[in-house]
Amino acid sequence: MRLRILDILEEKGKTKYWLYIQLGLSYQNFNKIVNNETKSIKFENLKAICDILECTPNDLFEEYHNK
Amino acid sequence: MRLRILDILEEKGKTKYWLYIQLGLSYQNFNKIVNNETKSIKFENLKAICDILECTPNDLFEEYHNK
DNA sequence: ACGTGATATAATGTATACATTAGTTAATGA
DNA sequence: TCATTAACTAATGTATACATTATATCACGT
Repeated sequence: MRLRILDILEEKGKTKYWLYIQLGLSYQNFNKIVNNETKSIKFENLKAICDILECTPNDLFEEYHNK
Repeated sequence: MRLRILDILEEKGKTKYWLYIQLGLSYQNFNKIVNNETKSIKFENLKAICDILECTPNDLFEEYHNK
């Protein structure tokens, strides 16, 4: 379940740093999420990422983003 | 981010127990997920639930299931 | 020269998902 | 009577998300 965060950031012309500031997570853990080095995610963070990137969970997940 | 697992099970005429057996998680942790007592979820379990219930993450999450 | 955007790594601690083991209760069918 | 479906609870341990603190590098604008 790869997260397409970097792809979506690129589509929107925004930087990782921008999302990091918006989210308010520590950079360490933010970086792991964005670089797909995590095996799970808190619902509140998934929701926050969707809110900020103006998308839905399906858009974020590699295997569902075209469904 | 409430999970609509029980709603989807009811729509499909399946029991909690059926999903529990399909998933292979411990009943303790399965029950917490289904009863929305967890704050996060492993991607592999989210994927497995979607596979078994033949749905997408958006269908599972209360605030995205009509999007 | 200095602040800030942008990106990254390392160490340590806490919260929590999930596993394991061990029970309980009740309905149903062989 | 006994196995199976169906549902639930408690105790203990491990894996991992996330926080905190501390670094570092490089570009860019003032």
